[in-house]
Amino acid sequence: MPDNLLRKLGGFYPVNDELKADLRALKREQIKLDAHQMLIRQGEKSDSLYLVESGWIFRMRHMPGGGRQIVSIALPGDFLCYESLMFACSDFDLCAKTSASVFRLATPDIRTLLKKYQGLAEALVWSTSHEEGLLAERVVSLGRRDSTERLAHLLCEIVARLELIDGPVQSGRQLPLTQEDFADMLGISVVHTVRTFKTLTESGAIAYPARKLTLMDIGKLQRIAGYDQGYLHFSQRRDVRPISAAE
Amino acid sequence: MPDNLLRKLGGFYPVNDELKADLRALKREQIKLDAHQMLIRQGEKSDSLYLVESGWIFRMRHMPGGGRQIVSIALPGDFLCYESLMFACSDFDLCAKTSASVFRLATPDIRTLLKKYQGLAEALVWSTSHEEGLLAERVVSLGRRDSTERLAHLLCEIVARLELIDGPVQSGRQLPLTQEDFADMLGISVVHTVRTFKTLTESGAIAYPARKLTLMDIGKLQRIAGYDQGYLHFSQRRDVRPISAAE
DNA sequence: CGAGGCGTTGACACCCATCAACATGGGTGG
DNA sequence: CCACCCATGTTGATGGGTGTCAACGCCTCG
Repeated sequence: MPDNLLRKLGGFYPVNDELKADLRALKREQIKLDAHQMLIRQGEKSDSLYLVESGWIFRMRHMPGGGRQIVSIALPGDFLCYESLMFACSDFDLCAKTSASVFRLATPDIRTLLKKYQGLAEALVWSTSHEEGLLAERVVSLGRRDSTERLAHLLCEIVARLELIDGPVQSGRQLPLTQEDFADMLGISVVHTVRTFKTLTESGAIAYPARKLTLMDIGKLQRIAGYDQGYLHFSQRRDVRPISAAE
Repeated sequence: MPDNLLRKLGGFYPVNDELKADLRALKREQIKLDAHQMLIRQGEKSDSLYLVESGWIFRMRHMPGGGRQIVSIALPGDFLCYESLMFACSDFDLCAKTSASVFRLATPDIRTLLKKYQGLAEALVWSTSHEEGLLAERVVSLGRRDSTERLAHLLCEIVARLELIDGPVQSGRQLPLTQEDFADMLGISVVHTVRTFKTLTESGAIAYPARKLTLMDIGKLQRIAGYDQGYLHFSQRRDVRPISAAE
C-alpha cells in the first residue's frame, strides 16, 4: 500500500480516487533491505521501478580517489526509477542507510504500464519533478553557498520532507545520519563538517547530539540557510531585460 | 513540430507512431525570445509547460549576495516544466542566452492533458528522468571534483548533448557561453575559470578562443573528467555489504 | 578488556576567492 | 574614420575557506 506516496502527493495537489485506485492496483513485490545493504550497484543493469515503503535509501557515487558523493536521499513515498526508465546501467549506488522496505513494480514494459495505469504516469511526472527541484536546490547549495549555509539548508530540507510524511518534527528527532553522511552530502570533509555543526550549534539554531536533531531556533536556521525567504527582490541585472514583448 | 524532442528521445529508446502523433497534435503557442530575455522570473507564478524549439535557455538562481548559479541549460527538445507541474511559484529564473523559440503547451489542467495524450506522459517521464540524471551528475561534480575536472566534465556533457540533436560537433563549434557563464555553472569565480581554461588548453585537450570550442584530444578530456569511464571497479567499501539475500 | 565506529580539536597546506590593473575587440556616436 | 565605451578575457598579489594529517576521547559491542 503506497500510502506514504499518497500522503506525499496529497501535500501538494489534489489526489483523486482514480489515482489512488491505480496506485493500489499496481502489481508489486516487496523487498526487505538491512541497513547498509545495496539495492543496486553503479554499473549494474537495472530495469525495474522501485517505490520506497520505509527506511532511508542513499543514491550515491563512489569516486576513483576513494571519496563518495551522496546525491539524494529517498524517503518513504519516493520513487527510485531514474535509470531504470532508460534501460541503461545505473550510474549510482542505491544503498539502504537504515533497514528498509521497497516495492519493486512489475515492469515488463514501462510503456504499457504507463498506459494501463494513468495514475502512475501522473504520480511519476509529479514525483520526478519534485525530486528535480530538490536536486536543483542542491546544485545551488554546492555551487554558491558556504558550508554553514549548506548544512543549514540541508537540515531545513530534511525537516520539511520528514514532516510531509510523518508529521511535525518538533523538538527532537532521531536521524540515521552520521556526520560523515552529512559531509558526503555537502561536498566537504568530515572534519569540516564537525566544525560546521559546531558553528550552527553555537549560534543557537540547532543541536545534534548523538544524531538526535533538535531545532532550537528554526527561524534562525532558515535565515542562515537563506531558505524560503522569497527571492523576489534581488537586484536586477542590467544584462537581463524584462519580459515585455514576449508574444 | 517538436522534431528536436523526437530526435532526442529517439536517441535513447524506441519512439512509436502513437507518441509521434500525440506530440504533433498538442496545441501549442509559439513564443519568441531575444537573447537575454526572461521567460519566467523566480517568484513568479507559472502554470504552463514549455518545450524548447531552438536556442539556449538558462535555468538559474540569483543569490542574495549578488552571485548567481546556473542550474541547468535547456537545449532544443528539452521541456521546461518542473515548477509548473506543481502550480507553485518558480524557484528559478528562466532566461534565454541566445535568441530562442519555445512552445507553450496549453495546460488548462495537467491531469486531463496527461490523460488525453498518453504519449506526452511518456515523453515527460522519460525527459525529466534524463534531466534528473544530468542534475545528479552536476551534484557529483560540484561536490567531489576540482575545478579542472568539473570544467572537463561539463564540456563532455555539452558536447554529448549537442551531438544528440545536431550531429557531430567534430572540430570547431561556436558556443554562446562566456567564461562568466561557465563560472556560474561550475560554482567558481570568473578569474579561476580563466585559469582553469588555461590549464585544459595547455594540456592539449581543448581550445576555446572567442567561444569557439575545438576538441583537440577528446580522449584526454574524458580522462581528466573521469567521464564515462565505467565506474565498476572501484574499491568496495567495507561498510557496504553485497546484495545477497535481497528477496 | 580490547577493538572499532564516531566525534572532536589543533596545525599546516592548498585550492580558490577577491581585488586590482590591464589588454582586446566589437559597437556606437561624433 | 576615429574616439570612446563596455563586455570580456587575462594576469599577479593576497587572503580566506576548506582539506589533510594527526592525535585523542567517548561509546558500544563482542
